[in-house]
Amino acid sequence: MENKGIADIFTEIADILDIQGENPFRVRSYRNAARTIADMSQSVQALVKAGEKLEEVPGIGKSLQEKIEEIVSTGKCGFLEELRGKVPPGLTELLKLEGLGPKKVKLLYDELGVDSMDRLEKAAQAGRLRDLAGMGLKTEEKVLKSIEKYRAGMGRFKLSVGYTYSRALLEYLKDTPGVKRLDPAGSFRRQKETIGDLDILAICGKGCKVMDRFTKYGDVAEVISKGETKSSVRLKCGLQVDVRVLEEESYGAALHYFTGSKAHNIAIRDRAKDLGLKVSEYGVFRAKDEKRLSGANEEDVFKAVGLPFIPPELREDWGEIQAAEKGRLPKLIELADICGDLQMHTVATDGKNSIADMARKAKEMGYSYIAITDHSKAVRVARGLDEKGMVKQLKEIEKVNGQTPGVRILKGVEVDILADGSLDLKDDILKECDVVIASVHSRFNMEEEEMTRRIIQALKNPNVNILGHPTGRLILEREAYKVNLKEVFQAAIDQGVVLEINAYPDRLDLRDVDARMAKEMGAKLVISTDAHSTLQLELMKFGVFTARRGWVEAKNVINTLPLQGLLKVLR
DNA sequence: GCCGTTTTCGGCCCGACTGTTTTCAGTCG
Repeated sequence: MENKGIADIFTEIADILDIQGENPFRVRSYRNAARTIADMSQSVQALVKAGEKLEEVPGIGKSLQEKIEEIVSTGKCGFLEELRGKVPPGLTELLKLEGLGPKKVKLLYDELGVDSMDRLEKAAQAGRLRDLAGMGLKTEEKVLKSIEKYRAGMGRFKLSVGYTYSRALLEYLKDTPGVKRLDPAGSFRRQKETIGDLDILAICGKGCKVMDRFTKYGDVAEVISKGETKSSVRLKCGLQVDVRVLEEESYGAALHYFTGSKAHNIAIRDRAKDLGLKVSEYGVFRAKDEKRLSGANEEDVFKAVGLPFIPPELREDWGEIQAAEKGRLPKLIELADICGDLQMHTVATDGKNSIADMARKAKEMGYSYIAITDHSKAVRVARGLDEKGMVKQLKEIEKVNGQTPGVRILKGVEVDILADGSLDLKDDILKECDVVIASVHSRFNMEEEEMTRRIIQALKNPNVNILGHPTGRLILEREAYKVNLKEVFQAAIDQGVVLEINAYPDRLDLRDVDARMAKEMGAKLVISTDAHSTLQLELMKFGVFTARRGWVEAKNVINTLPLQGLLKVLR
């Protein structure tokens, strides 16, 4: 079973226990474990089968370890089966509705026999919710709205989508008289690959009408709540946006708090407690007499708990607090470290611009090199190049090279890894290239072993420099193919092949956690945009964000090297 | 259910908003 499957089992257990009114901390243990497992780069199943103890993973103790072993060996969890016998199957789904939690779901079931989304809808339409204790007309309306929204399937949004909406909204809010400062927080500030909502923090002068202006924003579909310090709206695209107004003296504490992650915050507060402090979004206080110690700056919050500043991208409780404590935080890579881009496509296949256009744009961006890497023939939809087309393409690159002084255009190709692990172009043409990226674009549904063998076979070709988008996933659209990344990474290290972090916002592949594992194993990385137009060369930042979330430093990434150093690495 | 260089028991982050109440429980982040 995949990590996701194990995580889903624990989430369902948590949901049922929650509805049953179990100890909330017990419920949280299951939820924490589900999240931890879903976020892990390595396959839990493989770890267990290799006899490794998961009890060392924070949040997984004896009981959960046993359940994981049971799930891995039998594919089932006896405890969950038992719980399912006690609660109708449709109940946990109701928890997904906005505004409905375990207490209300239980009440609805006990009093009205509501055990599914459809029955809840009928009960609400029949006006039977309003007579229940603690519910009224508004609850009824809200439930109906929530069902509608749930069915419309509004979920998470790609980070790049968040960028578009946040930029426009911040521009709009900035013009409100009295607004002194605005900052996005939340998963957006942590540069997570997807965001669930957008959090914006503000400092305002007296009488500032920022909430009025916010809730009247033209793109607002619905005002969810409106208060003096907190308001929420849903935009027409479905994205929820929260604005919070804060005092200057507590702004740093709030920025820290609302940046999260939740797990990071809990760990920080826990640490504060041990030091006799209390950390809230309003500041750092001495526990015994509530005396304010700091809060205006984020740095001071960390300082108060004895830590250096931790960059937002690292705040996931993935070991950053322990690393900070020991002074071992990584010196994260920055966009300015990038010297060139090693994957892009041109009009020769499915790109929109010419080689010369790409080179000019690269110069504008301050790069000293690019690699032109059009598709090989197996990618029919892109009109991929065969050997003959490649000869022509390489000549064209040579011709254009030198026309943009300061930017060296490297000869490259993104060659397909065929089903048997062989490459889509003959070795004598690959030999002519400076950069050969090998990628999988077909037959995604292989079994893990076969896919792992296929990719490793390709890496053994001495002409291959880079493994392109190593997992093939498309965010929110297509799962990664099944592959043992640890084995692939080791093969890449052995063969001197560089692993790509594809910066294209739909891919971000390797993922953050995978990039971290690769780095820790000692692999070399490259961050490339996979641009299909000049404009898309600017997507590099999303790859850098992903690398940062994976604890990656400039020295781990080959396209931070100047041209000569890069050529040496490429051999 | 997890966790521990003050603890193997007794803790476990904390505050805003809503809707229903008339002081608060539930939900959310």
